[in-house]
Amino acid sequence: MDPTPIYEDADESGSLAQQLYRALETMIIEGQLGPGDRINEKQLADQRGTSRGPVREACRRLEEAGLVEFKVNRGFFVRVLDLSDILEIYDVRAALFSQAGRILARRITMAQIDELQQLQDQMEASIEAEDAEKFYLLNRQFHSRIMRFTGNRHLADIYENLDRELHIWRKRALILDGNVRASAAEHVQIIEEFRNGHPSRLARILRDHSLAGRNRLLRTMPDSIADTENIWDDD
Amino acid sequence: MDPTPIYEDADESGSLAQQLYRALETMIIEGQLGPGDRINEKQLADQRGTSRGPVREACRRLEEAGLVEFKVNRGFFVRVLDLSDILEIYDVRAALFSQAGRILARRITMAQIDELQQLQDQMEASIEAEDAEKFYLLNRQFHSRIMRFTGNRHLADIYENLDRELHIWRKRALILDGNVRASAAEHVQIIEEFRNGHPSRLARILRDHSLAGRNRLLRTMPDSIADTENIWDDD
DNA sequence: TCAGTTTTGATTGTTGACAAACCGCGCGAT
DNA sequence: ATCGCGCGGTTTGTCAACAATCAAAACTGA
Repeated sequence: MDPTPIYEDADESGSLAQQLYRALETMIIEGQLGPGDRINEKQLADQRGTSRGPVREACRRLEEAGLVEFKVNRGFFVRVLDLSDILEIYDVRAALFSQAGRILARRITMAQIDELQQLQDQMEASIEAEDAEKFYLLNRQFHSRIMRFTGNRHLADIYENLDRELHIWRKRALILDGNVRASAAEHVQIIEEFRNGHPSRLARILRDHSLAGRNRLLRTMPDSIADTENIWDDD
Repeated sequence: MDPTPIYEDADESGSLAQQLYRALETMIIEGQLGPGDRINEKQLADQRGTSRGPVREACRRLEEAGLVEFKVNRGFFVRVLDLSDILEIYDVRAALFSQAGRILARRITMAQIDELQQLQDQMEASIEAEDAEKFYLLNRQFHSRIMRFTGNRHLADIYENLDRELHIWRKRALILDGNVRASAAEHVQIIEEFRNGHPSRLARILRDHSLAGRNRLLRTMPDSIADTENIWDDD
């Protein structure tokens, strides 16, 4: 009757290339593969009990996604992001959030606002518990959910791609300091504004939140390149 | 002495996968492969004198780029976009243009403005000559250049990816009517505003231009779904 | 000792082959 | 006539092997 398997095993889905894609993605994200590291096709293939074909297919996807760089006759390397990349991504990210705000002012539901509020509550709890790891996770989810709530899949997908790139960087600077409290305070404001539903105000507030995040990250950097041009001052 | 080949053949660059990627990209964009068509790996491999390995690698990249869809045990299919996809993409596109405006208000150079003006002149000439094909090409270039001028590679890359997706659709509705004149008129305004350099005004004007483009496309559609929700009314 | 060259082991690039899955066709039962 | 079923050709999934290329060690001659 039902030809589909009873349950979906954790990551057995379909082709080996798909599994390897996920495996590599987490290896990069978790840091087992650091920026600049080469991906050894044979070794990885043996490790996972496959041949090199699927490995290369997975790497091609990661290449297009921007997580990995390809050099002819040299192989695939985990992409290294420099400061200018980070700033670029944050600019795009801010633009996407601005747009998300415009869309959501009209279509966000009470249930969705509640979901955000719940995440926010958990975030505040994790601040009290001084659980930086958890706060970071919830924070990512908070933003990701907002993007999904727009119903615009392209928007959400592009955002998550960018977020994944940033993540490789951000996880270094995972400290629980005044920054997270400031961030949490902005969330309160955002949720409040979702209830009001003014498109341009919401666009602006989300844009500013994204920008603030950028500046917070910059401040945690070793020899913080102070006074980077601030593109955001209007008029 | 010089180990590099004397000349770079049209698209010989490096790996077969790279060549095939470009080949497939143009096949899809030129319309030789229509939406929904399956990509026959063996056939394509024989056609280009390679094996299936590189073909699959190229398809994986196209998959991640969104031009192609993959179904397990069925193969790769040229992605079909429905109306909601188009609207989604246009929303994101507008957000990106808005951001481009903010960036360029500060950093666009006179030379760059001149380049845009030249493109604009050529566009007006092609309107007079009733050369729709040429206008369309120049128009894409006009927008693409704006994005590149930002200096933000992520921004420009994401834009061009989206534009490529849209292109598959837009090329159907390639007619030279009042629309192109309206579009050209907006370009004049945009160039004018580049000279002034007000970030928020430029952001708004570029966003509006993108939105207008969306509405123009919608109007050319067969049974134009009138009155689609207009997300753009502020407040 | 050192610069330049050769060798060598490791790694990528590509291929052809085989196994598994799918799709359309025809056949037979109802 | 219609539905179910099996069958064969076609296409995808994966692999192991071979050729091309690279990077670093070993070597050579001053």
